[in-house]
Amino acid sequence: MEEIHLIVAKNLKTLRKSKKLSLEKVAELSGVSKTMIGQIERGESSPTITTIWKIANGLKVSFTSLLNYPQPETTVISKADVQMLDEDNGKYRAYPYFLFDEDKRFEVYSVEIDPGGKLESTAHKDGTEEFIIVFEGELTIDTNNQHYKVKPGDCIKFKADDLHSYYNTGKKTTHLSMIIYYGT
Amino acid sequence: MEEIHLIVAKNLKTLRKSKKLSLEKVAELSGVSKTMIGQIERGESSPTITTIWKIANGLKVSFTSLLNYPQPETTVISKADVQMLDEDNGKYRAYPYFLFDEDKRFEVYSVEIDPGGKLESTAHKDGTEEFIIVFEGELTIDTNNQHYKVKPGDCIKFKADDLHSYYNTGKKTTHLSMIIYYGT
DNA sequence: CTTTCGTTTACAATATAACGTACGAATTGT
DNA sequence: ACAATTCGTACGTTATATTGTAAACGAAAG
Repeated sequence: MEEIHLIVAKNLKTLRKSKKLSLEKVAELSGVSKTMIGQIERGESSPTITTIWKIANGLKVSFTSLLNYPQPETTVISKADVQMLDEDNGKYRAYPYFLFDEDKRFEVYSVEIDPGGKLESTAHKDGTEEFIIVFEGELTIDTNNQHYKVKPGDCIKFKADDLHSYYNTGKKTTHLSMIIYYGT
Repeated sequence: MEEIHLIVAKNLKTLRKSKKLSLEKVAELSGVSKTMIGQIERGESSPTITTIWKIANGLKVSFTSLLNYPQPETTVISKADVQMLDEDNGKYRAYPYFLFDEDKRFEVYSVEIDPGGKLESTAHKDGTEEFIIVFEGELTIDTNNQHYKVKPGDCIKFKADDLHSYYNTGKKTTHLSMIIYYGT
């Protein structure tokens, strides 16, 4: 495998060019010297993690994006085109947008829960985790013998290998995205 | 936010203790000196990425596991607690909720785009795909020399290995969830 | 062709990462 | 109880990261 500082070199150069910035501008945004940015991009130096951190923050990219970089085939899926899965007399509705794939090992749903609506979920296999972002309404999740309340704009991540439940205790329909990641 | 070298300090100490290894043993496995391992764990030094790479390989853990905050089983993350990444003079705002992990190979963002707002994204590496669900407002994506329009409740999946852009051509702020899956 | 400008690279100085050895404290074995 | 061993930290030295300034380079304009 290619040495880590050469990976960072390529990623930083590509990112800077794509944002149309000079070395000097990156130095200004990040607080790292222009000379140093140049050396990193040419693979002439192995920077410290603090330096990488400053650059990532200055360019407003995630830290790890300088270490890894990712490619498309495009599909628009209409809500009307997916088979809704409902529970609790239709008060809980899940739209499976991206189903399980052996490589990716996750599924993605859009979920709506009317006020008072609820779902009790079965325990998934060991290593399974769920990631939920609430866009509207509120969500209460019972897991690990605890209640977690998630407000609009916030998110929650938890291990889904135990019985767990979702509720809407508010007064508006909850809209959320749910990723179920199955372990390896 | 805590400094990156202090995050690495905690992660390394926790990992070494959990594997019941001495400083000397880690030095032997990784090729980094015992003194240096000690300094890193005490937060007395900001190691280079090459050093972190050697340690990760020596301990057979992913590189990013030493750099990310340790992940508790259940986490509610408030929008206010994540560092917003913005573009287009703040008209495009991304909230990184779940960042890259060597095992799961995906990141999850919540994104808001004001009317008229736009982002031109870099091309990612081969095998990278994006999954987007629009909850509110509308989204137009340019990729593969085509326009794709996504309405509220609908979603889109595409290969992200080319230059691509996101727009809001509507009259309300667009709210969406975005998953970036990096290939293996 | 010359000048100007923006950008990148070279160079020297300084700061700090990284190493090897020594030391003190704690643990283990006799 | 004492010696040997293990462990983590201190210290001095070397290697390299990082900075600031100067020089080189390429493109555009006159």
